[in-house]
Amino acid sequence: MEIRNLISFAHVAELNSFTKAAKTLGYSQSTISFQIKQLESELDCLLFERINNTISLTERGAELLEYAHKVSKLTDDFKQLRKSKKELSGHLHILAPDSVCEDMMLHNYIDFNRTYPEISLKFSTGDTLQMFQLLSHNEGDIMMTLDYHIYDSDYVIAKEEPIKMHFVTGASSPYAKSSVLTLKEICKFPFLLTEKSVGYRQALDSLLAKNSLELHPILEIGRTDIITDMLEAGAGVSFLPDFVTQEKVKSGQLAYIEVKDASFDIWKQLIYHKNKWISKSLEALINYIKENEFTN
Amino acid sequence: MEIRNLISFAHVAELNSFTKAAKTLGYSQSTISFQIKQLESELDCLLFERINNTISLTERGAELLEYAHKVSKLTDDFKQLRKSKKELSGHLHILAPDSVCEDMMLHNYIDFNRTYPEISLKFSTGDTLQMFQLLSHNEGDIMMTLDYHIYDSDYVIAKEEPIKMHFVTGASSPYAKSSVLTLKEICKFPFLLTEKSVGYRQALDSLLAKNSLELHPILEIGRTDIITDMLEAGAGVSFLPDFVTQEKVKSGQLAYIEVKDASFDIWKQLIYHKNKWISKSLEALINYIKENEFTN
DNA sequence: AATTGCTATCGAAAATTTCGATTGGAGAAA
DNA sequence: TTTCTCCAATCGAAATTTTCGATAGCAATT
Repeated sequence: MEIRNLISFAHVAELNSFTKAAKTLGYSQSTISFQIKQLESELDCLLFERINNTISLTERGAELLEYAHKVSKLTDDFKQLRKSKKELSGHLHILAPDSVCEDMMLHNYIDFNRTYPEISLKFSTGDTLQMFQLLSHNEGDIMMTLDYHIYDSDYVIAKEEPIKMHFVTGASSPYAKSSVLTLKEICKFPFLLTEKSVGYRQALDSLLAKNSLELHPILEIGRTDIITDMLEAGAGVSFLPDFVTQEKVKSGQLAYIEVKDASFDIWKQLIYHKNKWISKSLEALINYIKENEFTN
Repeated sequence: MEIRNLISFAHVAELNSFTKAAKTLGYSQSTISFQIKQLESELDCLLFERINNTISLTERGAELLEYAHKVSKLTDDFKQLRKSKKELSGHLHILAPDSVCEDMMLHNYIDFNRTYPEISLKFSTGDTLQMFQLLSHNEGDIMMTLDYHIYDSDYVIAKEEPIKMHFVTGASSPYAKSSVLTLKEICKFPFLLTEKSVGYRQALDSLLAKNSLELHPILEIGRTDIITDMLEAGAGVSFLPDFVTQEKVKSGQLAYIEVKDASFDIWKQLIYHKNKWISKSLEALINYIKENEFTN
């Protein structure tokens, strides 16, 4: 049963005229005739008696009319809802490494929430592989990575930038005074690092492996805020992305350690699946992240 | 928007699978694909995200799902209603001359009402022309006539029988003693008659006119019960159909007057419009009248 | 007698709906 | 690894449907 036909039927019943209903609805009269006939054959009953050029609703017609009115109202309501529906609302699910989540929480979350109070956010963390797994099953709307440079034609890179990685230590720690070091030298230092699954940790490990070096961290923990706190307290050295340490370096609590021959190709990327339906809300979030989580 | 499509959509959303929904609903999978695509294009939005061979409802889809559920429920209810609806109920409108109405009220109405308590009846009276007018505008479901023999290809004669007309008077009135009379003789008698618009009154008038006779009633009134009461009281003579006087003649309150050369072609007919939708109720009424208002 | 207003109907054009077969991708099993 | 299964998309063909304009037939009105 076509909703269109029900609406036509309701109009016909209302106006008691095929012709008037046709004019109202912008159909030809023969179409209305056809539509009613169609309903009659679907329901196997007569909806209107046609006697003497005038029509009158049968009992069956009256029954259908009630239903048609209800469906019609429901349809109007639905259309209304679709129009009036706040575009910027709903739930969005962000996948990001711990450190990026921290950063977003600290710097952007409250402002985003103030700007889009109807959009609720959910964060899931994990290493790049885990997050990719989630993203590929549509468990998560967008993903931020901090890892090697990703390209996959099934995914859209909304934004990306290279990340500066630094060896870093507490400003007052003994390691802060050292001049330019070599990779081999720094390997001996007591390291506080993220787990091996984290992208830039892997990059560090593989660079060392290439030089036949190895490193023995005294602490492995995902929470970069804890690492920086401990560095500040003089606990050792670490290897962290720019944006994690930036502030504390600026304010003199942490200090970079220069290391010769240590170059890393680490990228921050904002990624979503190419089949993802970009709602207005998701679009807003993507733009927000593009503007606030990247340096330009 | 096809209700069919909404129902398919609801199933797909429920089962989270095009293929399963197709199997459940007896469509091919490509049809479901097509139906969903169709809805998406009608609503100009994505209802499901297709990522990695699995689908997941978008927000727009969730909105539509609510609507689809409501429509689906409404449709089920309607179908249910149609099935369970008492067939023998409703309102029927009978057109009949005063005297027939009287007769039906007296003899059949209570029984009919007991047999079909859900069917309510409405009676309208009038002369044959007026009733035809009403019937031709579908103001009235069936018509009983007591008149010349009617045939019209736009109408269905459900049943008919010739009616015996009698000159009649009170049993104790002086007119009762007369032997066989001529038309000319009876014309002098004080007549109590129905109005000129009543079919058999017209038949009488035209028969007299043919014989260049005229008649001067002392009373003209539609209510045949009043006429018979007055005849009984000895008020004069009348010309009435068999079924009106039958009882009182049998019980000796009225008596027939034989009149030479007085033959009348009067019929009782049950008529409805050929385009009339015969509901179960109307069918029941027609059958009831056929059985109870006709002599066989 | 002509005009108007109503619905039904016909034929043609356009559109839609449905299906089966096939493709291409993902995941599980061997 | 390869193979097998399952999933949705897509294509082309066939069938069906939808729509319209033109026209007819009928009743009421002018």
